[in-house]
Formats: sequence, structure tokens, C-alpha cells
Amino acid sequence: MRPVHRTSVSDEIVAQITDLIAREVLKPGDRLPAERELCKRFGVGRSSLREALRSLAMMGILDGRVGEGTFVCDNSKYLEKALQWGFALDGKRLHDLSETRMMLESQNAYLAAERETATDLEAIAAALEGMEGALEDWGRFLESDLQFHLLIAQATHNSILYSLLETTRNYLQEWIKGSLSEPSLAGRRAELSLREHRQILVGLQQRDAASARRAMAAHIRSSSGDLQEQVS
Amino acid sequence: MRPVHRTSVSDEIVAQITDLIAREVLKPGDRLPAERELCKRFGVGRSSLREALRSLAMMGILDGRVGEGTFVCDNSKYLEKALQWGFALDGKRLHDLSETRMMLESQNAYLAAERETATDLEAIAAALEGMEGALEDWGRFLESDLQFHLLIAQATHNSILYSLLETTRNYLQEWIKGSLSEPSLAGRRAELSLREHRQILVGLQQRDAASARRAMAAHIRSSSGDLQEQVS
DNA sequence: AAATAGTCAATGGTCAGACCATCAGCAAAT
DNA sequence: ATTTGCTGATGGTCTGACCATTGACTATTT
Repeated sequence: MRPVHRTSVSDEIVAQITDLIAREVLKPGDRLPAERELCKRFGVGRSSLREALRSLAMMGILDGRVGEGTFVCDNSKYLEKALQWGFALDGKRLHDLSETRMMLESQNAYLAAERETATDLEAIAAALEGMEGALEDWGRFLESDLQFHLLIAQATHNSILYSLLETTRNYLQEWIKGSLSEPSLAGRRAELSLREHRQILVGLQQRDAASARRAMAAHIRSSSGDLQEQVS
Repeated sequence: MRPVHRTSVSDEIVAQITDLIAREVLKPGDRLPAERELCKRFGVGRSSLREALRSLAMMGILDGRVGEGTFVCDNSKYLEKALQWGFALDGKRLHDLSETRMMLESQNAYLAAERETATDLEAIAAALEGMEGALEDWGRFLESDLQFHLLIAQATHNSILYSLLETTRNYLQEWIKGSLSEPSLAGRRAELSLREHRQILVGLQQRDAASARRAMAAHIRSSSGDLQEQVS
């Protein structure tokens, strides 16, 4: 004898729909049949169907619009949305997250240097210019800073690494913004950041992967150091 | 004028419950009030409440058991569950995943060598012995293999890195099992694997982080190489 | 002819009530 | 002390209803 297979109706519906999306029978932007129609097709009640649809909507896979219908969301947001649930952000987690980011950023710089296209480089350089032009505006400066790092991740042409970095950065971003809000420190930090970013860009432009990684690691280390001080 | 704030009932409930968990008012293992009771407290219908609970259950945050109640799941499963949704596993994704794993495993070996406790080392060594004793049983061999890698991740004492590796491994595990099912290749692979694992363990035992990382990278490279051949 | 206002059917969002299978706990029977 | 059967509570599911929103269509006005 073996444990019997217990399956709930809504779980099955979720599985079927995700399968349809994975097999590209349903593509991003597509409209699903109306709920009452789906009930008949699946042979289930509307409650169970809605519990499935709502779960998928909460995960960023589907999007229900009153009076219009239910649509398949853009794929690229899956991982990010999914990751948003699951962090309780205690002190230890924050440290772990910081460490994970360090590792992601360094390796991304390395891979980016190997794989970047001319377009990638131009965009990264533009982000750096944006930082230089926003030395007086801390908010805009941070925005360009974030862009710089995300563009490097994009240059790895690895969608998973990009998603992971995007998520970890998003979590840390608010914290960074808050911790470095003191004007005196912000000025020093901005200049330092700028120098470090230039180093990274040099490494990327020369397509020197090891150098790019080293520069990125140094930058994160110095940046994290300032943050740690603020907190501890 | 500005766009009005549109919020759905179940979204609000999800937000409230996750907030309660984040603030540790609800701790893992705790039992929530019965659904009909929660309806009264939130002042909503049972459908909306259930859509919220079901979404949280699907994300691995809650667990509903018939006749018993709804319980808060163990925190550590958040990330894993969350990551399960969001992969469509096409060819490119598989490559990206493989590359991400390479990076995680290498860095984990490095960090583990720096932070591992005596207990960690014993467990890792035990897993290696398990592999040696299962050379004739491919299934058990792979099981010990997986354990070996997970224990190293655990030795980093970074919960996020552990979760990430666990997830990527889980995705690749089935693929590994299927691809290396040919008996002839399996034997060669097992012996090679064993030698490489011993190298890693030596690095860990000497607490030589750089050496451990190098050995792990070599192992993953050789292992991935065999897999790539099988697929391409 | 064009722009505006009104109508209407379809849709997702919500609610209330009902029934079922399952489980924990307890009492009665063995 | 163990087993059996009962019972109430619970999550899982179904049904039918009502509401607010949306978009297409129609009638009205300019």
C-alpha cells in the first residue's frame, strides 16, 4: 500500500494553467475565457476556479480586469514577483542578503565584461554620466546608481542572474536610501561611489573580466562598509 | 486630480496576514482562527477570505488541513516555494540556471571553508562516505551527492544562499537523473565525481577557501560538461 | 458629420448559504 | 488498555445571487 494521491481542485487548475503558459499555448497578453466559461470547461465551481485564478494573479502570472477579462502577464516579472513573498527582513536576513548581493554583483561584472555588446556598454556609460550630473540631487543620483548596476546585470545576458540581482537590490534600495540620508555623509559617499564606478566601467570597457570583478567587489565592500556603520 | 487608490478585499487580507507574520504576531506553526471566525473579524465574505488564504497557501506561507485548521508554515520554505513559480524551463533558462548554480556552488564552498563548524565538516564527510558506499546504486549515489552540496551550502550559515542553491539544484536534479541514466556513463561519472568531491572536502578540511572554491568550480565544470554532451 | 450622452450586456469582485469529507477528541464497548 | 463509534469543528467545494466597472452600441444633440 502507498499513500493515496490527494489533490485539491484549485491546485489542479493552477497546474493546468501554468502548464498551458509554459507550453506557450497561452502567451503573455492573451485573454483567458470568461470565468463562468472556464467553470464549465474545467467542470468545477466558480469558487474553486477563482481561488486558482486569484493565486496566479497574486504571483504576477495573471491579471484580472473588471469588465474586460483575465489576461496573462508579461513573463519577465515572474521571478521578481515570486521572490517578493518570502522575506521577513530581520537583521540576519539583511546581512545574508547583503552578502548575496556582493557575490551576484561581482560575478555579474565578470560575466558582463566577457559578453557585453557595444549597446550594453553605451547604456552603462550613460548611467554613469547620469550619476555625474546628479551630484546635487541624492534621489536622482541613487536612481542612476541603481540603473548602472542593473544594466551590468543585463549585460550578462543571463535572465536568472538579472532577476536575482534585481530582487536583492530592490530589497536593499529602501534601506540604502534611508541609511545614507545624512547630507554630510551623502556627499562623501557620492564622490567615492563615482570614482569606484568609473573603475568598474574601465574594466568593462577593456573587457578585462577579472579587473571588472575586482573593481565591483571593492565598490560593494566600501559601500557596504558605510552602511554597516550606519546601522551598527 | 490623481488616480484613486483601488484595492481588492483579498489583497488587503493577504497584506494584513503577511504583515502579522513579518511582525511575528503569527509565528511558524501557529494556528489561525477558523475561516468562519476570520470572516467575522475581517468583516468579509468567506469567498474573499479563502481566495486570500489559498494564495498564501500556494506560496508556501500557510498550510490548510481539513478538520484541523490553517497553520503558518516554516519560514525557511518561503523562498523555495516562491521560486517554484516563475520558471518556464526553456532551453536558454536551463543554461542560465546551470551557470547560476556554478556561481552559487563555488562561492558557497569558499564561504563554507571560512565559516564551517566541526559539526558541519562531519556531516559533509558523512555524505561523502555515503557516496562511496553507494557506487552500485545510482539513485542513492545521487541522493548523497545532493546532500553533500546542500550541507556545504548550510555551512555558509547564510540562509538566502542556501535557499537559492537548494532551488536551483532541485530544478536541475531531475534533469541530471534523467541525463545520466545510461549505466556505462554513470559508472565513469560516479568515480570521477567521487575524486572531485574528495578534493573539495580536502579544501574544506584545511579551511583553504580559495582551494575549496577552485575544487568546486572544477567539479561543476566537469559535471556540467557531461550533461551538456548528453543534451546537445 | 461629429461629438456627446445614455443604454446594455458581459465581466470580474464579493457575498451568503449549503453540503461534503476529514480529523481530533471523547465516550462507550470490548 | 485497546478498540470502536459518535460528534462537533474545520477546510474544500458548489451554487446562485448582487454589485461595480468596462466597452461597444445607440440615440441625441450640436
